[in-house]
Amino acid sequence: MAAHKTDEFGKKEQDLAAFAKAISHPARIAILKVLAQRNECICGEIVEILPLAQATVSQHLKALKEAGLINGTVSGPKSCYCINWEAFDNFQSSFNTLFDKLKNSNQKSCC
Amino acid sequence: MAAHKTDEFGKKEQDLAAFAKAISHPARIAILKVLAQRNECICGEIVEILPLAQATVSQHLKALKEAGLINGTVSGPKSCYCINWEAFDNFQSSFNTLFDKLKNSNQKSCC
DNA sequence: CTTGTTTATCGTTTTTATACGATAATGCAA
DNA sequence: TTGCATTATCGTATAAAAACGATAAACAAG
Repeated sequence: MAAHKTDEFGKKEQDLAAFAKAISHPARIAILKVLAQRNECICGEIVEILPLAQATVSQHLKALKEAGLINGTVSGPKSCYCINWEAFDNFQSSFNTLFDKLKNSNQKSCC
Repeated sequence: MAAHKTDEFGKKEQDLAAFAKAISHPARIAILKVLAQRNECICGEIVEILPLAQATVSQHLKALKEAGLINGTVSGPKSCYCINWEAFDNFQSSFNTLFDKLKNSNQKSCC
């Protein structure tokens, strides 16, 4: 009975929802904070900081990468991640566009 | 094997993640748009608009209500929903605070 | 070449989300 | 009171997310 009927919504709604889902887990927010602090992109240091197993952290990194929020390259045996600032700005402005559009109405809470 | 270890992260991360999760589904974004357009709070009209069953829409409305993004009151046999603008502003500023804090670093993408 | 380090992926388990039909509950109208 | 419309909840099924151990792959160093 087909869970997930997301196809039947507009592309904007889908993109925004996907973005939101990418940051809908505290671990992924924490990862973004770490990556933003240390501009020299980190890899296994994230595993040290987060209270999660290495495999789990790798999974979250993959999710963030697939959402386009971070870049990742392999450098030798290590992996180097960093924030994709361009996508990040798009992300933020998409959110604010949505919020502002919603607020264009008269903002009368009837209940 | 305990899925969900969210307790081990900071409260801010958790709150933000919860907010993001609330809008991480296109149906819920669509609901917010409908509610913002029609300031006279709607109820079953949302069911007409969305390509989802009544029970599913009710579930999404419940999720948005529990996240604090909308208010809901029963008026007779019908239910009246509308956006909680105060919570919505908090939501938006939380997001922008996070984004701006992240962008305080030098924004050098190393990979 | 072998060893050790680092990280991604696989397989699995548990939990949560999504979706819907059916039903219950609520109150309006006749 | 009886019926009708509206909506929330229950039960259930399927899919996705979250977490981890184990393993494989890639490479540096010896």
